[in-house]
Amino acid sequence: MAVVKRVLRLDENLSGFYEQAAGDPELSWATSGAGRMIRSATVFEEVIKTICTTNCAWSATTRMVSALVEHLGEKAPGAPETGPVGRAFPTPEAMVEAGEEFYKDVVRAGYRGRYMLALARSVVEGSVDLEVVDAPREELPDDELEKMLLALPGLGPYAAAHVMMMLGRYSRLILDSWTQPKYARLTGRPATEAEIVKRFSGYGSYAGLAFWLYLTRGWIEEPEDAGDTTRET
DNA sequence: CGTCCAGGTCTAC
DNA sequence: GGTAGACCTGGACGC
Repeated sequence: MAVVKRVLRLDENLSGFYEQAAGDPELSWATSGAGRMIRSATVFEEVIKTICTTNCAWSATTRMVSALVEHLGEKAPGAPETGPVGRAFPTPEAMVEAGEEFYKDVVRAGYRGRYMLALARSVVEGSVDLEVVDAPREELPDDELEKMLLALPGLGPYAAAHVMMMLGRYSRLILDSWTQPKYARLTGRPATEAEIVKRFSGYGSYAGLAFWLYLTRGWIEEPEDAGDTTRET
């Protein structure tokens, strides 16, 4: 039950965001209940998955994550013998046990394999406690949290913003090669990073969530856009 | 078949 | 502190 609550964000209170969105003609639609984004069971899983999104196509992300789950994840009773279905995301211990060749030859993670292994090792040996970053803002301010994430191997500004979103810290905008062109297409003209940040600055600690919902509004009416598997010309 | 690049990051200036 | 170059991979694209 705890995992389900976490994954579905059942405890999250977005009323503060909705109050602001209600006054924004382009986001008022979201007040009917959007924004409760599904997330992973642990911070470790969130970070590894995020590393798998960097500098590659989405198809590569799903391939890498599926390989990790299929080969290293614990199988649920009754789950198929092969394939990622019915398996949990691997523990840090299992990921350390796998060794370098697994990331190179099976996951085909390229240079990312080094980051994943380093992170898993740090967690196992105890030099890094990832789950402590899932602390309330009063204990761990956004700036401090961001610094901790940026210190992890393979995590830069994009990945830190992404993980923070998953942690319910919506202050950062996820700016990458998908979100910026997507924003430009929706508004009908190119925009600099600074202009985008300014557009959502009024949302304060919810700026990142507002930006994301603005970008993904079409996913509700046009779910086929969710994958963006082909280049939009 | 070669080049480019996709939901970036790291290192070396 | 800001910025080129390298970096795994595989699918898309031009020739």
